[in-house]
Amino acid sequence: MERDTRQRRAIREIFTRERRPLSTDEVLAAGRALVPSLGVATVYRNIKSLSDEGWLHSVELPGALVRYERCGKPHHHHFVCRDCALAFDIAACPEDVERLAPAGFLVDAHELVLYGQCPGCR
Amino acid sequence: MERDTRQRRAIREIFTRERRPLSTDEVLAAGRALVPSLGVATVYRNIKSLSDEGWLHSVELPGALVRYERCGKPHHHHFVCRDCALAFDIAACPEDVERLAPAGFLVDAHELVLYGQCPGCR
DNA sequence: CGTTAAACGATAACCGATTATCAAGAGCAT
DNA sequence: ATGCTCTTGATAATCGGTTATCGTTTAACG
Repeated sequence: MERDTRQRRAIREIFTRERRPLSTDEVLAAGRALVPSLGVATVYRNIKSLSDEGWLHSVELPGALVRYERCGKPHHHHFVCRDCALAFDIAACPEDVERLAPAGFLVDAHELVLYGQCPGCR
Repeated sequence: MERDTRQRRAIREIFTRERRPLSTDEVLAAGRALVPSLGVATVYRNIKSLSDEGWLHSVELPGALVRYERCGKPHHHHFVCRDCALAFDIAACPEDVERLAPAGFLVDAHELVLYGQCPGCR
């Protein structure tokens, strides 16, 4: 088990090259540029096993289907372009967000998403 | 068209009473306390027409199904309890969030979600 | 190389959420 | 009250995403 196939190598390559959260569709499209015969099932299977290995993890953004990105990145947030719908990483973070919650609420994590137009779409 | 039915009155009542984003399931459950015969189709239909009227609007939170809340509330964010999974409104906002995006990105909106435990679950 | 089993890929099946169907029920105007 | 028509509710159909199936391909190792 756990073979080094062209398909799996292509998928890892894509996540290493693109440093943003990718949907299964994006992985499939980009993957076919490297391995034209790539099928959906293989994309799902590899994303699943790479997640189980702790190499990928899922990123949920409001109203969008799950995306995946490499594990190990430092704390960051995301920007979603209204035109091309791509998601980008945002390194900054509004600090002490925990204080925004009213008394009685215990905050252990937060998620910030910015919307607008990416450089490429302006 | 546009009749004042018990079902529609009940649904409006629920959104007015609970001041937080509700899923269709929550509306159905709470609605049945007022109109025991309430069915899913009616919930979906009324949520749709109340949205078209501009009385409700959808709230998308990461990894959760769509919720709805009354229109007209001032700018706010949400808190999601990890235990009971309910969503609550948070009045505060981390101001000038737009500045967090790198140069080249045009930000026109933002969404902040806090996670943790609500007062009732602690 | 040759063998063997894991991985692939096309597609069928599945799954949970939402929508459509249609007979029965009930606002509302007369 | 009566009738007309919109609304309801049970359930079948649909829909998009994900998973299972199974014959074929191919990585890995002797």
